[in-house]
Order: sequence, then structure tokens, then C-alpha cells
Amino acid sequence: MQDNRMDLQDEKTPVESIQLEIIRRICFLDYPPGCQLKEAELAVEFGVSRTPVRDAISRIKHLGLVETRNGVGTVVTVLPRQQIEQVYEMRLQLATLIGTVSPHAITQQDLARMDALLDDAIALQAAFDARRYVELNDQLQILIADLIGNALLRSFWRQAYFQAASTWYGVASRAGDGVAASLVQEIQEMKRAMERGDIAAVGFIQRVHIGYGYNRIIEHLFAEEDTSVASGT
Amino acid sequence: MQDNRMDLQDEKTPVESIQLEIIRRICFLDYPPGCQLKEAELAVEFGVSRTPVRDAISRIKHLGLVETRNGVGTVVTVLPRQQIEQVYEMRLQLATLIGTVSPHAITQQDLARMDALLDDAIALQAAFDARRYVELNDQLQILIADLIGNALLRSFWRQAYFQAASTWYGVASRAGDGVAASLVQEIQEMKRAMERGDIAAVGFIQRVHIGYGYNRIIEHLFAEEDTSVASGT
DNA sequence: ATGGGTGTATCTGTATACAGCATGGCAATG
DNA sequence: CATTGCCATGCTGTATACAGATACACCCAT
Repeated sequence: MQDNRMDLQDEKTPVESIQLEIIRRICFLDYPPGCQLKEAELAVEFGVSRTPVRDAISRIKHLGLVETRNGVGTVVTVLPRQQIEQVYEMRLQLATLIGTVSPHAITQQDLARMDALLDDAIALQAAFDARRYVELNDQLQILIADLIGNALLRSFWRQAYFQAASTWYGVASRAGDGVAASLVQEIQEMKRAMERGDIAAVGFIQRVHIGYGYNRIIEHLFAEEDTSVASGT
Repeated sequence: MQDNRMDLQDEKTPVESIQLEIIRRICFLDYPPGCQLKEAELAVEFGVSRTPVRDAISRIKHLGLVETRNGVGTVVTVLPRQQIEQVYEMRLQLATLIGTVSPHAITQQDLARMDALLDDAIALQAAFDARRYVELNDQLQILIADLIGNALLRSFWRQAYFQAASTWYGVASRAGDGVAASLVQEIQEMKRAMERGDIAAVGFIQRVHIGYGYNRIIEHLFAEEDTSVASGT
């Protein structure tokens, strides 16, 4: 078993690059829920024809991030409350599996990435920026995914993250710089666990902080929904 | 929360139908590993152009069932041993989550389906037919998936099943009618659990039998590989 | 003034044509 | 006879053109 962490090499086909970019934009709320994705526009922007764009959009349909109807267009899905609940329910479960299911050994490189991330997070704490927070959180997710040795679990982990990201980042941006402090703490805890080589702990720490995040979503998002519903649309 | 089990309605777009059909053929070994999928042929067979076929094939790439290289073609993936191990590792974990993560209530209809399945399995036991076994096993998986209330877990469950199916069915066919008896027992146990409304038990029973299946794979498949490797290609 | 119907604009879905690429066979040459 | 280079063939990737479908606006009739 050679180090198969190299199989996440970035030799991506054009359509895969487009796919990832669109997913990022949805997760990072560049394309907020309800936003319409026009194939022709994207084709022009990426400098390709409509065909690869269609292919990319088609591939991300199974994530449930977009919904496309004939004659209307492709719109970014507004995830219903129940689905968000289910996504977070699964993320809590998956987190605990990170350390259980054939994890990768932690390398010096991983620790270095973690250190850099910690510095960035601390800097963010001093001067909060919603966009920057999103990027750092994303990098943390990628780093954790790299620690997962089981390819299928890694795939599931990313899928669940993609589905949760836009909602979470929407809440986090409004929650302000409190989330930055939480991120710093999360990274610190995780770094300590990684220094001990304890990946199971990494998973449990993730679980705890996903729980924190979910609570924030309940407070900010669902509370708003309830009041707005109560006040009559 | 209405009964959202209706949202797996079969109003499928053409490309989705093609996608499912191709997946079925791969899982059922109509397209064995290494088999080449030619877009032009499939287009003629389904009576459409190459475009929807391409779309369908493109969508199933994330399952890792096929691999396509430019100039060569699309071939059904030969899953390496390590990946099969990882898939089964995940299936064991997912099975235990079935009863944990917001399960559906068991309806009378579910029990009726189970009864019918049991009868078919018993009939199969009397006159074993590899193809028939595959179909019944597939129906059982679908039935179990319907019991999963969490849409994301259901998606993961199906993905893991798709990745494991072709390997398992290849072994089961060669293992002969012993697997039929095992299937009957599995359905009987599961039926008892469902009659008690104990979905957690359903999950654990699944876990046990997935373990049995994996052991069979190790015996039959990996043993062959090892000997053939030892004898030099 | 309002409701219904129709026309138009625009987007996705599909078909077809072409370019890039890899593979296998064939021929020429050492 | 072996080897190497070239060419033909067939596949996927991409681009473009057209058909189907839907929403919106406008207009006419009531």
C-alpha cells in the first residue's frame, strides 16, 4: 500500500475544474440559494462551450446543490430545514468515523499546514472578514479530509460538507467574529490531537464543533424562519 | 413533515433512466469489470443521441464504477482489493446507522414487500439461479434503503451498495446456492425485526450479513488473486 | 378595470459535426 | 528477420445548431 494520498493529485480535466469552481461558488455563497446559473454565461466566463458547463452542472446535481428545470434554468437549491437537520445529523456521525476507519498517518506536512492555518485564524480573529473565514474553514475541511484513509468515507465527508457549507457560511457571516474565536480554538485543539497522532480525537473534536455550528444555525437561521413564518411571510 | 417517502417518485428524466440502467448493468455484471462502454452503441440502443448517454455516463463517474480516458473509451472499473476493503468497511459502519439516524416508521406495505421477498428467496433456494439471486438481493437493498429516513444516509447507503455490488455478485454466483440459504435467513431475521418495529435491529442484521458476504469475498476472490499472483500472472 | 389568452424572449434538452488522441496494423529499412 | 516509423481506425471531448418548454408581458374582450 503505497501512500495513496497522492491520488488526490490535481490533474483535473477541464470539466472537473469547472465543477469544483461552481461547487465552491455555491458553498461560498457567491451563488446564494435561489441564484440562477445560466449555462451560456458560465460558458463565456470559462472560455468554453456550453457542453462542458452542462456536464459540470449535471455532475453536481447528485449533491442536491442545484435544481434545473427545462425552459426555466438551473437555480441553486434552497435547502429545506429538514434536509439541513439530516445533513448535520450525518456529519456528526461521519466525524466519529474519521478516527475509526483506516486513517492516514499524520505527517509533518500536515502539522505544518495546521500551523499555518492556526496563524491565519489568529490573524482573522484580530480583523474579522467573512470571506476570509469561509476560506480558512474550507482549508480546514480539506486538511481533515486528507487525514481520512478510507476513500469512500472521504467522499462522503466532502459530500456532506458541500451540502452544509452554504448554510453554515451564511450563518457564520452574520454571527460575526465570534465564530473566528471558535475556529481558533478548534484548530488549536485539533493541532494538539494531531501532535499526539490521535486521529480519533481529531474526529471527536470535529464532532463537537460541528455540533456548535449546528446550534448556531438553529439559533440564527431557524429562529428567523420561525418568526418570519409567524409574522406571515 | 409529510411522508417524504413519496419523493422517490419515479418521474425520472431520460438521462436519469439511462444512468440507472447503466448502473444496474454494471452492478449485475451485464457489464463486467473491464468491459468497454461505447457511447455510440448505447445511444443506438436507447434510441437517443450520444449527448444524453454521455451525460449519464459522466454522472456515474463519481461512484468510481467507470473510468474514461480520451481516445480509449469508457471501461468498467476493476476495483482494486484495497478499495473493496474500504467499501465494505464503510458498509459495516453505515449499516449500524440505519436504526440510529431518523429512521422511517415501518409500514404494512414494507412488511408485505418483505413477505413477498421471502417467498421468492425460498423459491430460489429450491432452484438456484445466479441472476435471480442478484435481483432479489437488489430488491432487498432497495427495501432497506426505503427504511432510511435520512436522505443523505440513504444516498450514501446506495453509493456504497453500488460500489460493492458487482464484486459481491461475482462471488455469490460462483459460491452457488449456499448464498440463497443465507439470503433466506437474512430476510427471515429482518422480517422478525421489522414486525417488532425495531429498525435498529434491521441495521445490525444487515451489518452481520454484510460481514458474512465480505468473508466470502475474501475466501473466494482474494484467495484466487493471491494464488494467481503467486503462480506468476 | 380586470381576466384570460396569446406571442415572444430565453433557457434547457438534444442532435449533429468536428477535433484531439490512443491504439493496432502495415510497410519499409537496418 | 527484427525493429521502427507511419497511417488508418475508432473512441471520447468539444463546439455549434436546433427543438422543446416555460415564464412573462402585452393586448383584447368583457
